Amino acid sequence: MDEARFRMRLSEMKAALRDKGVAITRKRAKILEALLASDRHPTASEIHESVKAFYPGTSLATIYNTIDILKETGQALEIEFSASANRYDGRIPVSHPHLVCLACEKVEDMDAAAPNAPLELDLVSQATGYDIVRLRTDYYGTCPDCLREPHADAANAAERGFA
Amino acid sequence: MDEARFRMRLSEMKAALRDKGVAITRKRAKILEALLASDRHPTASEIHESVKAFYPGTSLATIYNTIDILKETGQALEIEFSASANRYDGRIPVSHPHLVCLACEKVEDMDAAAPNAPLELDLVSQATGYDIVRLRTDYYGTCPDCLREPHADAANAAERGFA
DNA sequence: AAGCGTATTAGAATCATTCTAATTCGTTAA
DNA sequence: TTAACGAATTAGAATGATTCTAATACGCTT
Repeated sequence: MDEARFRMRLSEMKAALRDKGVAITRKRAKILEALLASDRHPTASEIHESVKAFYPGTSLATIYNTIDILKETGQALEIEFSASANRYDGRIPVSHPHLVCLACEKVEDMDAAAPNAPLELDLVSQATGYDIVRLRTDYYGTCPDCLREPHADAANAAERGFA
Repeated sequence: MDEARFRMRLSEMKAALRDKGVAITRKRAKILEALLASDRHPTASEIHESVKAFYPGTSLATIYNTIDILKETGQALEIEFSASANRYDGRIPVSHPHLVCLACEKVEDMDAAAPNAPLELDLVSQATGYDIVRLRTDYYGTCPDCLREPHADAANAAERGFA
């Protein structure tokens, strides 16, 4: 990413925060810069280290706080490796697409007869030089049940036994 | 899943374990059944509850232990929601495919000019009745660097600064 | 310079997962 | 049947990321 694009994205991010009435403090500005400067998809902890080089007293809570705002405003993408508990599938033990309901947290298998298959693993291997062994495809959204009952949430989903 | 298929999968799983020299104890058998009986992609904790109904003294550690073996033998698919730390992307804040190296744990953006685009969100919405808002596509494997240096692992990847 | 609302803090709490070291179980061989 | 060995299992501690909490500090606006 060249300098010009970097500054452009930085302005965009700041504007988006301002639109939400969020103050751009010096620490927050450094957090945005740390996030943009790295092409490594940094962890919260890595951003924290980076910001601490400038503002030693910075707390991890501040990093998470700012990241949350960025997520809410669509200015950062979270690549989740740590959310809730893992799920297991013994019926179809090979990788296949899943539908994840963000409201009730259920996970369904997607019908295998999907319109377009995702890239073949070998194609991606060839294109990238990686030895690809697995593909994860998850579609996130709201399931028909939760669309019908708008107040359904993770709590009463548990009551219903993760129907 | 009908009774016949259920028993067939169960036999397959047991055979796979035996091939590895792993004993099929009564508790382990119940774990396999709990995993197969549920179409809900159960969590470790849900399997634990289920098994405890038959063997009250069962420890969670036993569930994880058996799940590990099933993963190793390719008999269960883990849908990860909790692994290592989350990563953040401020440069391309909309969903796009990632390449995840299992050896050094780096996460790269995949070139957008990929041969086949995955299913459009609307197509999946129409087909499933979900309101789909996001797609996650991750290719897991070994990156070219780690393929070259077979001893590279997460530990020295950290040394190299997650190159 | 006072007052007010937001930002920030340290540390505690949470929760899934992994680790550990001791115990128990099951099987095989005498 | 019993001795002995290795694998399975256990309870609880440890780990690590994330979230929560309640108190303090900061930065504006007047």
